[in-house]
Amino acid sequence: MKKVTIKEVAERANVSIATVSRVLNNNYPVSKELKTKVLKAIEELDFQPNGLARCLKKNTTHMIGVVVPDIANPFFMDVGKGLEGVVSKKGYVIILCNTDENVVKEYNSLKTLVEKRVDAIVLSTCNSNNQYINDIVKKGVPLLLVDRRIKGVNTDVIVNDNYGSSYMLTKYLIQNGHKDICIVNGSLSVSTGYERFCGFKAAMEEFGIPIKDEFVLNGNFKAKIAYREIKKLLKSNKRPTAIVAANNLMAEGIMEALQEENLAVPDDISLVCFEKIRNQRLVKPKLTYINQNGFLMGEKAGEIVLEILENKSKDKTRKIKEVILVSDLIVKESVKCLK
Amino acid sequence: MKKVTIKEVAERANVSIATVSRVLNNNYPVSKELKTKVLKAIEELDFQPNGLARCLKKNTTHMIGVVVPDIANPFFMDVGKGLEGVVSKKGYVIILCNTDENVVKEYNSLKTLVEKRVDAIVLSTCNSNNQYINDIVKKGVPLLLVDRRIKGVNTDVIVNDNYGSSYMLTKYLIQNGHKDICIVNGSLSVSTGYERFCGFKAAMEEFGIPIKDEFVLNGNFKAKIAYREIKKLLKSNKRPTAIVAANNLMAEGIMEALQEENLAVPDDISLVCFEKIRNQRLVKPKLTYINQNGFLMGEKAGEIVLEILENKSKDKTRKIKEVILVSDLIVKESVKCLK
DNA sequence: GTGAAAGCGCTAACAT
DNA sequence: ATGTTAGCGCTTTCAC
Repeated sequence: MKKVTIKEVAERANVSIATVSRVLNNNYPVSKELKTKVLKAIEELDFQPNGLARCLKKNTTHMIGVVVPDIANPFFMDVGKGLEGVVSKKGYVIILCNTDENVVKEYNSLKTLVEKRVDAIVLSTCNSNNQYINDIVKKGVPLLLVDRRIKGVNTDVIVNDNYGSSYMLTKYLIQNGHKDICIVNGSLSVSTGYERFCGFKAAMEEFGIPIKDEFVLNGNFKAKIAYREIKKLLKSNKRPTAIVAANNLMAEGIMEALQEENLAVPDDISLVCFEKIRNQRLVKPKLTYINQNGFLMGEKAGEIVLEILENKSKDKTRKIKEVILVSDLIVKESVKCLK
Repeated sequence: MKKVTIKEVAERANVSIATVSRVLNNNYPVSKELKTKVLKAIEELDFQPNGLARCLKKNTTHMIGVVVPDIANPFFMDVGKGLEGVVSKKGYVIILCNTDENVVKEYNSLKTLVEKRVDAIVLSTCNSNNQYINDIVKKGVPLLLVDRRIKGVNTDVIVNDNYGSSYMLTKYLIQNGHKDICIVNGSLSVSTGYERFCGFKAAMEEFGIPIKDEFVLNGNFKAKIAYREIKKLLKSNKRPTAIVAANNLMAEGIMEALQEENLAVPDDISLVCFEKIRNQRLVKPKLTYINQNGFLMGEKAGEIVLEILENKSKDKTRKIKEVILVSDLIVKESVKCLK
């Protein structure tokens, strides 16, 4: 990187570096005459201020770190887009980190972000250990949990009503006459996974339907694992009449497994899930699912982050916010009525 | 952000800040005794060095800017993943920017990246104007073009053989007896769009098949636009026997349009495209397509970037590299044989 | 092996 | 309105 600095601009324009800085930031009066001279010098030298030096001095980077478990998941992509839309208007940029549901990767990402001195962190954690997160919060880095909460952390959080929507989804199956329902869970150490399982159990219990151990599978939110688990289940002779996938990716894996086993949805087996699958409109049959509005979640997250950032100096005793978004059950054509 | 600095660590450990720095970087001899004292102080204060100051001093950020037209496109996601896998091993992190095929967004992203002093930029441009890119190159920021080339820019470039694969794809249709072939182009001011159209034309001409104007559509690489254009085409009475989509997203839009018009692929109309569509394995019918290996492209890009970065000081007169990857035609079930 | 001090490029208080 | 100057937090010569 060639180094044309503010100093050279100042020399060329025959002014002090302070004047150049003032022109650059446009926050102090500068005479028209000097201003044009400076701008001309900037133009001629193709000068671009060093953001690093600027940030170091100002102690703010206008960067927001976003850490999500899977950037390829349309849900998290929506969250990112919603967030970006809101904060970019205020001049913030986003550093997006992918953790692949991997705790170590998450740790490294967070560490890097803190070192880069991002102004805030938006995190959808795959961890159940709050140690490092608390360290960050203690350091005074604004941190917002999205989609996934974690115990023992005192920060703002914005999540979906996973328990309620899981209950609703399961109830829908039950009301369609299903009893042998299989659930493919996400990681139970992650709040969304746990809450969705709890909602499922609650509905089953309420209707007095026993949950069979062999119908409780774990897919860790990943298509491949869900695929494998369902394959394994189908190899045995136990076959459920319906499957609940605790997220979209696992639903995709499950569909593939069913397809390979020549089982039709919903004729042979019903399938419902959380969130939209990719290319939802082209995949047959269309799945009945819980519609999580990731975009809205991202926007809300952006608003909260901005609120924290803009009031940071003023108001040290801001109250923690907990936002719970309610999701809808979207009924399509993947559930067979058994009654 | 609370500020525990190297100075406080030094005070607590009763050493100079230079010693702390040496411990931190582990690049100069420090006695065991002092080292432990320093590490203890770092631990107790939960000190984390300020990356900004570090980068400012060292004049390197270990950040690589990646600018792509669509982060939601699995192809570019693969590129990003391949790249990340390679460069992260050398301690680089990636800043991912999305341009939505928007020239202004691309400009802003590039500007921000330069200001943030990224060590290198990997760009898949949606622009045909090389002005700003040349400005960046002139400043000495290593820049690598991926997937899309641009005239008049003297940088490394890594692309697919779009012309050749488009020719191959079109020829495949022709050999299956198709003559009324419609092409939905991407932006022709982008190299991939242009080259794919040229390959298409070459094949048609070679077999003496006239290209009908009404069968040359423009979808700007976007699903929605392709959807709209195909809908419009079908409303008229002209109907092609086959459609070539110049990328995956447009193929998705086209499938949706065909579906709505109750046209079956391939019975009523054949469809082929570039790149895999999302959830390719679940969408029926499986499309015949050109398999672009985004992951490999990303890895190659990472290697080139590292090569540039690691030889930067030594070798000022490095030769520009041009890598052309060859793609395969993957035959599935979306083309009807008319002979 | 260790410390003092200069300086990376910039901003902002302080002078004038 | 403009210039001078002291840092922001760190690395790295240069002395010792």
